[in-house]
Amino acid sequence: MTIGDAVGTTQPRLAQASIADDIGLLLAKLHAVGSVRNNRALADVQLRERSYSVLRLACSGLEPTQRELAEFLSLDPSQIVALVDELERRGLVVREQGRTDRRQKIVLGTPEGERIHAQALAAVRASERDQLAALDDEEEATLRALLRRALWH
Amino acid sequence: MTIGDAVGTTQPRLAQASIADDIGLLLAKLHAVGSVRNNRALADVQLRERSYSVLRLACSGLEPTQRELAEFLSLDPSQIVALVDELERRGLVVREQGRTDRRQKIVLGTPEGERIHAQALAAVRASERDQLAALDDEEEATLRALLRRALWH
DNA sequence: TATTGTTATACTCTATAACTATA
DNA sequence: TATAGTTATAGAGTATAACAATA
Repeated sequence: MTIGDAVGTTQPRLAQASIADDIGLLLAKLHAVGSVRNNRALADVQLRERSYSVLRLACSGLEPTQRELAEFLSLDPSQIVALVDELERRGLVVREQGRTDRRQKIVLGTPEGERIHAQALAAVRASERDQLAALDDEEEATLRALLRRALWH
Repeated sequence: MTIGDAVGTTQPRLAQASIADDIGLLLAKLHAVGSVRNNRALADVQLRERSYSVLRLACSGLEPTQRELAEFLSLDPSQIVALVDELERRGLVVREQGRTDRRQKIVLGTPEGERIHAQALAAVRASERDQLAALDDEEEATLRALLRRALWH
């Protein structure tokens, strides 16, 4: 058995516990379940949640440096190295020297990277719609807005 | 450097990317940042987020079986074994044989467990208030409700 | 035959420190 | 002196399979 098997879980007995009001636990659970869903959805394009998010930003047009990727994704810079290494090895991104600071490396999607990115994005979107099936469009937008505000106040 | 250093992060340049609308990434980031906060808050009582959540349910009065803990916390039953082992070793919980099914083990908080639990709960509450400082009471309640509905529809 | 708890193992993710090259 | 990227390593979290006791 594994987390994935709990993806379709409905109201268990313990959900009545006051613990179910712990924001931290709600986030942990929703994230855990969502990760499994996303990773499954991304398996087709041989990506995982983390490599996907790096590719996503590399293909955003914002020309992120590795440092910015680390900060934005809440990952350590050393982890970004490994993720970019893998994407680069697969020909999905390239490292370019920073325009003004030669220490920086900008991570950019290649045409092949863009192609995989488009597929991955569609898969993740479907996965999210699935996960939030219980919420209508307005509620989903509210959730998104609240999460954003909690992060970047 | 580590995730923790991003705890106080405000509006980075990349937040404008459409990626910042990915519910999955918002959850991953908020959970990552929240985990660091919670684990720091729990360090005083020598707990981590996961052992805390097991102790929390053991002290809930709901008399959960290990199987129920696994399902509710989205963890594998084999992981629950290790977490309960540690809490039991520290004298914070005990395993009792199930009332009707002798295969089951019910996890219950001891008096000492209740004491530590009360401390831990207060620490986590403070940590959450901190993390969601940008939201007012009503917004926080809305967030809580939406997360709950997304999980147990 | 199926389920609960358990043990074991491999893999992914996270934390930390030290190094290099530029600034 | 500080910062961006890199390497290395240890610890925490996750995935999977197999087993004994009980249903």
